[in-house]
Amino acid sequence: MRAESTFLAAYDPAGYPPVAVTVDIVVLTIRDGALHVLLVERAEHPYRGRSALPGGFVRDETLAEAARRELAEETGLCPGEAALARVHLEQLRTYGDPGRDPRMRVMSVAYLGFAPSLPDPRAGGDAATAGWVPVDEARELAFDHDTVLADGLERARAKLEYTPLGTAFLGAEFTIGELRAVYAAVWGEQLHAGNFHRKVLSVPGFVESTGGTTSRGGERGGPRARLYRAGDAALLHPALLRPTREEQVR
Amino acid sequence: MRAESTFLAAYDPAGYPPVAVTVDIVVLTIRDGALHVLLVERAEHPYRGRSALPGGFVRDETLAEAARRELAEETGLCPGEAALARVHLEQLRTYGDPGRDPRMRVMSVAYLGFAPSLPDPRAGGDAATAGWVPVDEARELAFDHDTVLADGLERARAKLEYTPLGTAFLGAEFTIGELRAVYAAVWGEQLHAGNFHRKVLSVPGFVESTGGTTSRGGERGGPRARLYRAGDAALLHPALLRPTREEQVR
DNA sequence: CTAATAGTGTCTGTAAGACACTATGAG
DNA sequence: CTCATAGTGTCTTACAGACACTATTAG
Repeated sequence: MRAESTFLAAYDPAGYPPVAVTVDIVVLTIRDGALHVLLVERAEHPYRGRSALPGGFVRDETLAEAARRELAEETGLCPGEAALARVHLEQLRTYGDPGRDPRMRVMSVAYLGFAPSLPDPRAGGDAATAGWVPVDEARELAFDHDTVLADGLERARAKLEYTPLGTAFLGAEFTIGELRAVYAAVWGEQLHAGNFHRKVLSVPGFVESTGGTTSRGGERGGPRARLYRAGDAALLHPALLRPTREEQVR
Repeated sequence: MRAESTFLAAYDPAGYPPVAVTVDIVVLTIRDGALHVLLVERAEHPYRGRSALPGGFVRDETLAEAARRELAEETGLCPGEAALARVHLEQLRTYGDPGRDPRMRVMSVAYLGFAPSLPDPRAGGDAATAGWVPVDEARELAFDHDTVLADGLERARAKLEYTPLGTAFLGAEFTIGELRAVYAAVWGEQLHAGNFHRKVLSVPGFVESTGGTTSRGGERGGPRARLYRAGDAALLHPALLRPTREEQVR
């Protein structure tokens, strides 16, 4: 019976090989219309010099707290900073295969984050070599982080379909055009401006009007756009489905 | 920089408080038209005598292997058995808040399983007190297992919408009516037989005909039903959405 | 026979996508 | 002026759900 071995092991942790628990975070943001991910460069072996997802050991805190603390450290943002609080963080998945870290058994609880535009992270914290990298260029990462990033990207693409979390990439006020740029960057496809506009406004609770408009038109002309903020919906109904992919069958 | 502390900790695990890693599994099945979950009774403190999700410590194996091994042990099915291989298992989420186990820091990687009808688990294994319990009656579980079960149920309900995994609750061959009963049990709602039938057949790759029919009609009459097996679709397109809930806004 | 179920036909409302069109404002 | 963008109108097609109906078989 499980309970028995649980009891024994609890008082004899040395009876099991040691396990370390870390959090690694896939933080995404939009820069220059392209999806970027926060990466750090490893200074020590293994994988010295390779890029990796930021992360670290879990202390006496919840997993979510550990993820947010790591995010603050790696971005150099102060824990009290408003920009940090606006980052959406959710648990992605846990990676714990033996051998994924050559030193010992390491369980990594991965978190996925959606961040509005943040400054370059060089300023503070202990992330001497952290930086935002376009996701297309984030390859050959340390450990199994290629897989973690791929899982995070797929989750992010799916989340935009049925939740309003696309707004987490933007400031408190935004235009429909900016929101469309988020979808285009995450999905990697252009979206029809007119249809997207009507669809977003037709989903109850997705966005609500602030009443204001941008102070001037777009860079290359056009009328001023109305401003919106995130609505109170937790889920989008109906959902904004990605342009049909036929690859659902294998 | 993270890499540095990672390096140090890796060679001094004693420098961190010990952490135990377990897998807990939420295995669901349909019995008598109702959704059931596999529970065990705890023989030792803490939570002695309370029901709990089956689970145990992770050994030198992948997390998925640990989950399948625990499932085999708790159900008393032999590892090579066909019924066991047909159980769909996927990672659900990791629970690791300090204090969730009063003895020490325990990270529990929860898995979610969809099982066809299995025999009562008393026969073998070390699960002396394991059994299938209707999910409505599974309350006040040990540790944070109420939350884990709730998360598993919500994931299961969502999975039936956009994946063909409802077929994992059935045998190799099944009727559309049996598949509808699965959806009704998991979603807790009656579904219109005619519309469900047409919809299932209209989704490419959801089910494929075997050409056969049941040997006799239903218990209370009716024609023989055609038999189907699971198709090759990994995702349902279009999805089978749950009857509209208005609670998506909060 | 009756009752229950399998499976089909048909209609209606909603939504997605294509496309056209007007209005606005930067350069 | 030119041109890009914001935002709206409209048409077609697809699908969800309601409902009606026929066919089949247990009891």
